[in-house]
Amino acid sequence: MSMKVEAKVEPSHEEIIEILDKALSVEAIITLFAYCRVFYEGRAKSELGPGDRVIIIKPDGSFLIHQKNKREPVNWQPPGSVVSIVLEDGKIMLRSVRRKPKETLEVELIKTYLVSYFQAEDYEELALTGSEAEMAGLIFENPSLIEEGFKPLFKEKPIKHGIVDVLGRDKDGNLVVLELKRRRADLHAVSQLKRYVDALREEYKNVRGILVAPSLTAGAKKLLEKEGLEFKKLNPPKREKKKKGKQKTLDFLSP
Amino acid sequence: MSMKVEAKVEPSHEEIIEILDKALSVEAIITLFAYCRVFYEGRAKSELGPGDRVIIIKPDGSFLIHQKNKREPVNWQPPGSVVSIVLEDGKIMLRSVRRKPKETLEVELIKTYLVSYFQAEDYEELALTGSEAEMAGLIFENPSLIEEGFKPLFKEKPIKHGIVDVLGRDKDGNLVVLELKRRRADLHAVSQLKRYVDALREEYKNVRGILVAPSLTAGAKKLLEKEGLEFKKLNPPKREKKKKGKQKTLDFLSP
DNA sequence: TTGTACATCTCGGGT
DNA sequence: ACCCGAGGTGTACAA
Repeated sequence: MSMKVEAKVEPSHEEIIEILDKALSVEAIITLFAYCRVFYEGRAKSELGPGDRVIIIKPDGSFLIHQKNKREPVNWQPPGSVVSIVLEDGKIMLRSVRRKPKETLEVELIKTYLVSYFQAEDYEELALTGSEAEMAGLIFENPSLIEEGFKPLFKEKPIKHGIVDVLGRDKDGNLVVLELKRRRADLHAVSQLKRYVDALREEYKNVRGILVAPSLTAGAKKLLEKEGLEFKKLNPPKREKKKKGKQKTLDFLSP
Repeated sequence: MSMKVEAKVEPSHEEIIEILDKALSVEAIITLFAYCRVFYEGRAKSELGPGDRVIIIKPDGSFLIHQKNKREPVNWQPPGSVVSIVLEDGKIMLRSVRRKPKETLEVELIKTYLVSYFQAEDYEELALTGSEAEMAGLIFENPSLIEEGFKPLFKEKPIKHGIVDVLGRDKDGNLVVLELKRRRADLHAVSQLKRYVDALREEYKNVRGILVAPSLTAGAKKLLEKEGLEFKKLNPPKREKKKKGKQKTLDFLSP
């Protein structure tokens, strides 16, 4: 018999295994509260001594271990990893393996305070506005936001050494490279723009580079000026967005 | 009376509020399984239609909303945010506010399947090895890994337009800039190195730039060669690391 | 699979 | 507070 949600406080070893097996078989999200140790080896290598953590295992293989602070998990495994429950010396270990790159995460459950699962149904996707892509859209709709006579020609245009956000021409026919940033632009952003401008100047003459962002860091401003590049202030737009959701019913097939 | 863990499946409105209040007052980690809607506005703006999600609220104000896939939360609030429980038209809303930048996250709990909390105690910190900082350490211990006669002088050295990973001299007395990457280096890494080399060449002559990494992307190799910069293959070392943990007992004060 | 760049990036360290 | 760069970054998208 299948339940959408199950939770057991202070479960026995047998209950832990039974509930985890059940959760894995029905592709539920698993949540554990546990005193545990964690070992990781792969791109790097880490060890985390015993402590209380929240463990989440998602049906796509994502594996998260959260301490009581910070937004980021202290250890994790990305989607596509394969989890297994291992019994070793009467201890329960959770092991998650990823291929390519080869990475292993092991959690030694010393004491489990709660084991729970949730057969989540979710057909909605996030509708987000205020991205860099929307800045580009805005500029194509209203090129004079950059300057009078600006004509955008390409979006996400691959060139010699990278991909230019927006490529266009100014009223004098100069080639113009725009590098867009949705937030305050830093040295990285200037270097990026410089790389594109340099690459294009090898093939064309009269190439201008404009960094388009809400603001600039002090260092970015200095470097931008030294390199003879320009800055145009522009905020990412917050638009009304249609919500995206996967089709749950098949009503588009109805008569 | 205080419990370390509490969990209630299919809680009533009153139970939800009671348990959440309790959890907040004892600084526990809260976990909810809920069918909910989510609204966010701040640096960007987003909306997420109804669906089943796992919600985590940490004592430092971190707020995570996870769908059943992906490592990343679909919505979140960083540490330092302030959460409150709001009753609106008999609906329970969770609201989290961050100042600077001003950001608001709102979760409308349509149906709550589970509410739980965990008074987590954790004095351990992650001990990780294989970082870029350890590559730098390795090079200072064994400079010939770069080349015969190389002498490292500075680590994390601030220069005109940025901070150089390692600055040194080669056997001929040339200034050498190292840019270290713990993983395959890309165009971005080359741009970074180029920026440092350019800045130093304004003040010194005979400046070499070496990108030190396990490998290079095709594009990075091309750009590196075009710019007359060099590459040295080096993997980040995986060392034995002492585990870090905050002192729980005060035994260092003992006789 | 690899390459490229964004991200409500987060996080830590320095000034 | 701002600035700067690393990260086991993750994620999407294109070639």
